[in-house]
Amino acid sequence: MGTVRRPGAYVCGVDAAMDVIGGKWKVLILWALGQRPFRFGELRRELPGVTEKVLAAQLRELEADGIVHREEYDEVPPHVEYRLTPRGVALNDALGPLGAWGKAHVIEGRGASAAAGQVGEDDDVALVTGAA
Amino acid sequence: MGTVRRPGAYVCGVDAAMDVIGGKWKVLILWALGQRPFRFGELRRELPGVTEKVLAAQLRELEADGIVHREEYDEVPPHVEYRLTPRGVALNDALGPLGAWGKAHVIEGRGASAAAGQVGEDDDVALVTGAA
DNA sequence: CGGTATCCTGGATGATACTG
DNA sequence: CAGTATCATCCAGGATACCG
Repeated sequence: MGTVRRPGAYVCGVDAAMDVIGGKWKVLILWALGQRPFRFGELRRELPGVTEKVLAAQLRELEADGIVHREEYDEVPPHVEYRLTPRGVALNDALGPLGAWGKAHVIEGRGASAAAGQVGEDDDVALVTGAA
Repeated sequence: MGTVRRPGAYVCGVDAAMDVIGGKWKVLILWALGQRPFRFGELRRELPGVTEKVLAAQLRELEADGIVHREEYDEVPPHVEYRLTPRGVALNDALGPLGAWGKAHVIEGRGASAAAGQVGEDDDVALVTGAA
């Protein structure tokens, strides 16, 4: 098996959560939708490198897991919007501390002290914009 | 690419953290070592299904990421102990909310709710609109 | 006991083309 | 615009055997 998915037999909550966010692009999708709703094409542009097929697949899974809601507007140029469900918002919130940890210990503090306590959590929306 | 590892180019802290805990057995290893130090064989028995090769690989990665500490006692028969570093403890703590979420929303609160795209089960609160 | 060394597989991911 | 359909690829993870 390539990846994490472990149907059913969860050992703990983290294990179960990993099954939901384990896709390669899922946390980025979560992150983006945490800012605001996105249309399919917007989201695609927001995640440089993802293909339509994969983005659609990940969105379907997140939808099936009750994390994102897909709203289809019946308009002439098709219009679909994705947004977080309450459950998705809760998940995003639950990821806050993990994000803070990653920012402090992986991105910035390769050698920084493992100081406990709070790390400034500033949601500066900087999805891949510049580089990439 | 097969899985998540995305060297260097992290978009956010969660993304970076996923790189550290993305292995199939890593969160379980974290979970176990969160209780107490383990010897290699003990750990192996603690994670039914893992092979020596994979367990060793995941432990080496966690060690390289500064999450676990490997202590080798110069004895006969060989004796090695793995334990969390302070950074590993911090990571484990940061995973707390995620574990709670997974337990509540995936393990317990699911049923078919997750499937079929049904969303309104949590509450009828309007899906998150705007952002920020 | 605590690992390495090889070989192999499966499925997530990627590229490309096509459609309502 | 928002996808689906196919086919190709890559590599984490698994099986097995052997070593200090």
